[in-house]
Amino acid sequence: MTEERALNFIEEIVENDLQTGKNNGRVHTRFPPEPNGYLHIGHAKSICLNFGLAQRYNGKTNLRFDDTNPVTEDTEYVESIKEDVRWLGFEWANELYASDYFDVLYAFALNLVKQGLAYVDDSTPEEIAAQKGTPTEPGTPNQYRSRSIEENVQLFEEMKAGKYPDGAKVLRAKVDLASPNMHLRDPLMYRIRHAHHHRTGDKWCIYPMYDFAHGQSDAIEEITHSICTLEFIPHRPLYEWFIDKLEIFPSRQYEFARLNLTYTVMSKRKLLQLVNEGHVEDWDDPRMPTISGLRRRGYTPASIREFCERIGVAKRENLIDVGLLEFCIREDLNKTAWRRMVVLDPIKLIITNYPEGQTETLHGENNPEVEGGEGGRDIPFSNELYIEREDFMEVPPKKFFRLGVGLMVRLKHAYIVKCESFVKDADGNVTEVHCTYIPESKSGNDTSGINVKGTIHWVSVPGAKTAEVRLYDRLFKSENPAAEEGDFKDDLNPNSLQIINAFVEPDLAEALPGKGYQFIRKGYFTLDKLSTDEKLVFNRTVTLKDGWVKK
RNA sequence: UGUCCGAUAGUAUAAAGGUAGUACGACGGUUUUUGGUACCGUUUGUCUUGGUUCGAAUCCAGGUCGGACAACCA
Repeated sequence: MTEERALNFIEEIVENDLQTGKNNGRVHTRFPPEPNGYLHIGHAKSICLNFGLAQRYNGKTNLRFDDTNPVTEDTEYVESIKEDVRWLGFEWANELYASDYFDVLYAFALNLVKQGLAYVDDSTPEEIAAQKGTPTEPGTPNQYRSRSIEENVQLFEEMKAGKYPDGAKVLRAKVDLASPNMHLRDPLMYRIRHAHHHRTGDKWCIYPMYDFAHGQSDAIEEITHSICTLEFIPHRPLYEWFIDKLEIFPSRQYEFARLNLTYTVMSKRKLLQLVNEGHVEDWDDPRMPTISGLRRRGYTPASIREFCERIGVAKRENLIDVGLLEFCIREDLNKTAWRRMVVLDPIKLIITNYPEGQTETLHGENNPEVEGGEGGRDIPFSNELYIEREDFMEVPPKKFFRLGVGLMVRLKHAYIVKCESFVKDADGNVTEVHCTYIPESKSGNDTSGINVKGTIHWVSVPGAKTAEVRLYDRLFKSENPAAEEGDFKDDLNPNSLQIINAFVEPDLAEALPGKGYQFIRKGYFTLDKLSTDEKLVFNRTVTLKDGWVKK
């Protein structure tokens, strides 16, 4: 059951269509990526919108690859896109390709040529651009615009037959060279490209442009609501012009504002640059805003869907605080992640009154958020432990609820200890903290009557395992790197990745791939794909919210 | 000096002429064997100038600001 929420403007349109009986009450959307890159969180917004609409109104959603440009596209991307959509939790009604429609599209084009609404133009790209005029000046027709229908039919057939080299000719719609909308100034429909297509092979040497493929594909599939981003608004009159002249199914286009996130970039071009120039490991680098990156980082599908739900859908430009995404993953993982103890930056804690060589096995629940704790695990304990360096201070300030000489804390799942002294090395760094423990304060049956403010995590030196832990920070230094002057890469955060070695409790050797773990007091982590039995590697998904501010 | 889209707390997003609300954030508190979680509280907003109206975030007009559009990309 979804929570009560105000409708967004697209849902209002759909409900209105449903009420007026449009499309016989049918709702059919599509998610139409071009297979030339990996999906990112911005696509997730579109996926949640399109699939969510169909779910809500009992409709269907097609997955359609907009593969009309053979030189940039590849099956590698097709596969990753399918994987990502499925991972997000959606199932498409049909897997379709614009390239499946090349024959129909060609027939549509011939139809327009025969109506005198399209013509073959021999001009160079530069000439065409010049003849289009400017936003304030109308375009000017050239001699090709008045070619006869017969000549156009023959030329277009010859284009298809491969008689001309790349760039020699294009097919253009004859709309209005004086339109204030630049997209109506005789837009290109087909260009010549003697290139191998990942699906149609070498069958074609002419390929339709976006404007003569997308809307037509929508019509062929009888898409009722074709949802795209704001930059396509000027294309809509052309979208409708083709539907009108071709007398095909009247799909309608609606536009919403794309997602922007603070401290990252969202354009495929920029993400590709980060990969190609080695600023990140790959498309699935955990710092990337790609779906595969977020997955590797430890984000769950539910958290991303929740995020998309919370950001809403509107037409105004936006820049969402990445803190909201972090809130969503914390909210999810808090309920599902198993708690474990890991020391990231160790110093030793010696319990002077606990017999050297003695060990005992303590118990810790897996998840305190769930009734019964979801079971638990054994934790070895001894007189020699690792604790976090930041949990001890030589000169503790007021309200420092951790260790300092004379202060007491509880060791999570274990005993209360009192700090008696500490040891420094030659450089003045603290290396050991010496404590005494209170035997009757054992977790679970504490009869000591002592209350302490702080509880800290620890790992027993005997039994401790090591792991590589990768700590991530924002990829860019400024909130909106795309808006910065100059090269956006100058804004890259040089400290976005920190790799450390940590001591982890032994149970973590059994960590499951894909599962979220909370390293108590430190954050949420998950096994990286590079992790092996010999060498554990964890990614930090997100830190815990930290209410402690040093004065 | 064109056409189109937009403007509500710090960030997002509601209110369809009738109480400006919600979430995240921030701040404060309660609980707590995670300075987490949970719970409670506080905080800040309708771009501007006019008009219509008993009443305007909402309708109208002008202005301001932001964005998109002149790829053989999508």
